[in-house]
Amino acid sequence: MSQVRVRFAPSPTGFFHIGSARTALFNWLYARHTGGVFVLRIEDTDKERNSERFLDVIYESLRWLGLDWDEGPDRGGAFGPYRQSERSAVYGEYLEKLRAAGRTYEKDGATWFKLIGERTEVFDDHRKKTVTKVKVAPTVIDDLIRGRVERVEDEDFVIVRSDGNPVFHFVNVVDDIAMRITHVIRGEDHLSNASKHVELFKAFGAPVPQFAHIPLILKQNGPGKMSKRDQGALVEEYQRRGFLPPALVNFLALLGWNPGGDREKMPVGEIVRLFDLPDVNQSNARFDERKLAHMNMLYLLELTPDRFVALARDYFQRHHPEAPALAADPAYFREVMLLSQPKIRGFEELPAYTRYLFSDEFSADPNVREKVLGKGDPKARLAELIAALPEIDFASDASIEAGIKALAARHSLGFGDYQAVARLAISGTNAGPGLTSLFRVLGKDRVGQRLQRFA
RNA sequence: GCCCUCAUCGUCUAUCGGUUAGGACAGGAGAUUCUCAAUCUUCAAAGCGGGGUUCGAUUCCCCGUGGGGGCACCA
Repeated sequence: MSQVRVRFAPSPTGFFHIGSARTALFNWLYARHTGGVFVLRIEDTDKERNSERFLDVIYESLRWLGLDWDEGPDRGGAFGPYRQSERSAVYGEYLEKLRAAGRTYEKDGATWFKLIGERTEVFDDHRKKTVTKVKVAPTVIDDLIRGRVERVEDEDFVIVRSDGNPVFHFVNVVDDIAMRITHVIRGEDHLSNASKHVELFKAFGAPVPQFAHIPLILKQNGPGKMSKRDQGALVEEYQRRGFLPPALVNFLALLGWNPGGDREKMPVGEIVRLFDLPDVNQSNARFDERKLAHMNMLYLLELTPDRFVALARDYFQRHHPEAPALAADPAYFREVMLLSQPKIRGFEELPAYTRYLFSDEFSADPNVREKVLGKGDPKARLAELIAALPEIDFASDASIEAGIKALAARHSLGFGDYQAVARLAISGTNAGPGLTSLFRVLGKDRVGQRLQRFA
């Protein structure tokens, strides 16, 4: 059997949709699984746009996700060029083939593809115009995911517009032929178009590739598929929010595919090994950001300390360049990040989660304040703690804990009686890393100042 | 309106005729703990409706209903 060749063919619109990302991912997975070739083809026939910059959006998103391509505009390959805007010679050549075969005609200045069969004029009341219907046998689309799909393509369609530009259906098929694409893996929204494409392949006398129409991703809330404007629709959003690419890839792979059994979190190599087209679901999937957040946390948890700290710094630099965290001593930054790693679900939580550790300017959360101060005699505990502070050994979490417990024991109380109010005083909140760790990292002086300030 | 397509917990899904219908996220309760998370235990939660086929249907077929997509000189 010949080598699998798949392609991902985005248009440079300036956005990289999450649905496109999954289509790219499934193509990439199939190529890597089969030892095939993953082609990146840019469908930029839509002229007057600054495609150069928009192209970068595509490159960057794919690279960020870790989806590398074997042939493409920047890498070359035996079947280039890989941008449709540079392929007009190829389209002219193929158009000529169709003309020679008598499968085209001109009407209203455009070139139409001619179906073969008996023709009748019919008034279409939905479109409110007279159309020419052609009596043709149903087109069969053999789909690796959907099975056998039949559809009647009974109207001629434009392949070259009156302005001379070929349309999507035409260039798409021509390029798939010219680039020797063996498997067309794309969204289900193209299933209805597939009959046009199959008819074109047949008219060219070219082998019809295997089709695999994958289910669509539906928006989180409300009806319809996810579109540009929806929350969480763009890959750059996840990038900006500091999601880990392997987590997003793992999550995306599971939207419409699973390896059977109860396996979910898998290294990408494992996904590559297990992925296959017939295992892809047929029903659309709703995007669930909460599950993605959970997946992200799992990946965050397993990062080595060095890696976590490096990525955290990178996140701050890219998205919060003014954050005081970046001005802090690197060793201190590291300490704080390592306290945070097991607590957060994503890097985007970091600035708020660690703010009080990098700045003395923070205010107590009113709700927390009310809650903490309303229980027992926190002010008394605070005073006791301040008084005892000099004798507490800040060498380690354990020594701090021992110190506070000794204090508590003297008053026949427990560690917990001091914890809440002390935390409120030094952080302004009731959530965060362990109190003893906070004490140690902040140091006795700053802890003392903050306790005094609050008292 | 026409055409294509899909249908299991709120969500993502397992099951390829016989299961107490399993897992994960989210939710509830509890345990642990210096808070919050994490973790562990636990609870609640599903076969869209109606017909067939079959000894037996979530699973196969048909109809309906509902969802999604497509019907351009957009891609």
